[in-house]
Amino acid sequence: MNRRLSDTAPNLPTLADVARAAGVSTATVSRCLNSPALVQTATRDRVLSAVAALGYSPNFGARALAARRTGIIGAIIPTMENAIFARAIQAFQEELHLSGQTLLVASSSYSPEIEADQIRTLVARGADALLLIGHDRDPGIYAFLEQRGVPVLVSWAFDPAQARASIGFDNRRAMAGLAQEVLQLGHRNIGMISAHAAGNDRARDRIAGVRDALRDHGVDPAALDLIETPYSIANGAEAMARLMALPTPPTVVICGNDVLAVGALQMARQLGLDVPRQVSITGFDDIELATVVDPALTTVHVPHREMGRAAAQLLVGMVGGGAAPAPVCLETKLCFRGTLAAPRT
Amino acid sequence: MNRRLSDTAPNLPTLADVARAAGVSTATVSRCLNSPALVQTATRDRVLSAVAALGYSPNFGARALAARRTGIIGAIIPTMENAIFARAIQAFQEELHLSGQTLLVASSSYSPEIEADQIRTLVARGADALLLIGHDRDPGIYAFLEQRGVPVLVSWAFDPAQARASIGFDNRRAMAGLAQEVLQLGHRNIGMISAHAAGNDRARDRIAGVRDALRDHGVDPAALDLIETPYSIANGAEAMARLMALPTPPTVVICGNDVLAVGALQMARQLGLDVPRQVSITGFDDIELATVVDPALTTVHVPHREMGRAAAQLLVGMVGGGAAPAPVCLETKLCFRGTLAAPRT
DNA sequence: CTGAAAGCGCTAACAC
DNA sequence: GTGTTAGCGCTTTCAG
Repeated sequence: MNRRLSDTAPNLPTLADVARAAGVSTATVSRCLNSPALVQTATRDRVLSAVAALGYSPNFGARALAARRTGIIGAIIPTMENAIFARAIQAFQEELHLSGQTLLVASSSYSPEIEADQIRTLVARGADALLLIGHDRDPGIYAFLEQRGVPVLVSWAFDPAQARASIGFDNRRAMAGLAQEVLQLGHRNIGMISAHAAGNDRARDRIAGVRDALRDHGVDPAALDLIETPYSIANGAEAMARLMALPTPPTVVICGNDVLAVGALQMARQLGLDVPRQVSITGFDDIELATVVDPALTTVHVPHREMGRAAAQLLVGMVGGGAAPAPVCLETKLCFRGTLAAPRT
Repeated sequence: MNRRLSDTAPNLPTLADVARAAGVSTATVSRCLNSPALVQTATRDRVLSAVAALGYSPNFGARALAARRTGIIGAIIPTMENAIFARAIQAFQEELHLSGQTLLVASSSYSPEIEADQIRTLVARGADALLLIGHDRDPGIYAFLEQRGVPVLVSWAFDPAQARASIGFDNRRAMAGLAQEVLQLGHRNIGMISAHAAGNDRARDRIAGVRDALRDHGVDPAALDLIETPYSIANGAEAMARLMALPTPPTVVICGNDVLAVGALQMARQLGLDVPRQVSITGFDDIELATVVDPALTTVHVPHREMGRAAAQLLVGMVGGGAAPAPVCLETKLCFRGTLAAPRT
């Protein structure tokens, strides 16, 4: 009558049951499961048969409590709804799986408040370490994670000014490279559609990159027609309509990512504008969408899979108590496809 | 010297520390955190300030061990790389979050073995319940989950013959509806590109749906030109090329999902075939991709968000020890867009 | 190489 | 409404 398991809860075998069945101590069973090398083969076989016979598998809570780690790695991405983060997360997950870790993903819907909440949630759910997107967030969050001893890896951004562990690419330089090409083609009247720069260092850096290129070509960076809007195809289309309604519409629209660019492309078609003859459009990311549209999108290729895979390896190392690794900067690549051409003369 | 925390592990405040600081028992602190209503306001305030002052947050393992639940709900989807499951999973996650649960996602890469492995992993990571896609899997897996007392909800499929809890739609009837329209338009020479039917009840049902419609129209179901290939744009394109190389190429290609259809569309363009004049193409799912391509894809709309949201509610109810709910069948809807027309006469 | 035993931090009876 | 206390099931020192 000391039992307080509810009737529905199954009474699962415990380590002690296995130990009894195999005629060894619980310590030995534990060792068989966690560091088999430390146990004699004969004993091990006996224990493992007992495990199999009883259908035993370890209790997660007990293990987490005693071992002080869960094997869970958390990741918070802005959204799961489009492909921007999907490929990287998939690779991240596959790589984690190889190290016996499990991924716990949450999404923030691009909201700093939700993100902060999710970070606390993941830590409360036992995440041993966290993968985050971008550096920009309340310093209190970093303090919290440090206090809890949860290692963090920032991805999608490379900023040597930030000391913390990170793996990403230079958003600013990458976008500047693309903008250089645009200017080289002769465009001077340039529109840009970006995500909101506040709280989004990737977006901010990409805008800065475009302005860098303008400056290099003696164009006033302030002349950039910039519209900020949340990432979505519909918003890209809407922003495009606004740009093309300007007194002197741009001859090229540089988009902060491929999703916005596809929206812009859709709107151009709808407005009867020939791309790239009447207006050029560029994207950023090189997700699958970029090659599916017609004409295919000129964009910046980001090594998403590589980033995800490498992030997993770094993070696993950090959980092991390793020192924080130096920031890693991956290379991006310009992809010239059908949506960019010289302006009409 | 009894301490065995490593130097790197932070020494976090525990429930007992908070209790001491607030001058109450640990039970009271626990109540404040879990069922605040049971504690007097004054006491609660005192406790909560102590919590804040110490920066306390509960230890996950201990809580899971004592409470016998983790608040983690697992989901295993075939892939995160394309949008098929993204929208549903996003909605699922948002809804779980409202109930204070956290989503743990894994992907199986459409492999039954990996899926089985992931199921065991998620259970080992303390998942309180599981969301799976489709009914088809080794019965041993269901037995395992039952033994462990982990409730399962199957989604994406509706099969009254299966007793277990599920929420989905009738893949067979939905696809039959689309095929009826195709036949009505006069098509008789029909090609189909599907995922491998083995181990994939959704794919199998969709194929069966097409055959149902053929039979209804007095066409021999065996005459269907069927190619099975994994879901991807590239595979869709490749399959399309093979179909169009047939001695009598089909006048319409019915695809098992939008991803394959977009690939088929791309190949048609590449082959210089006018869609839908020379060949019609249809998809299934109605993901964003479907409206981005030109012409936009005729497809079957699946209420992904609704399914995700409802799945979360059902699953949360099941964790509470509720009885298994009856299978839920959602409605799909045909979307007629640009890729389907009558065959050339 | 194996066993004994001391916790890990929290929850939930149960008693007051 | 609050306190006492017995576990939850496992890991890991330490002794042998």
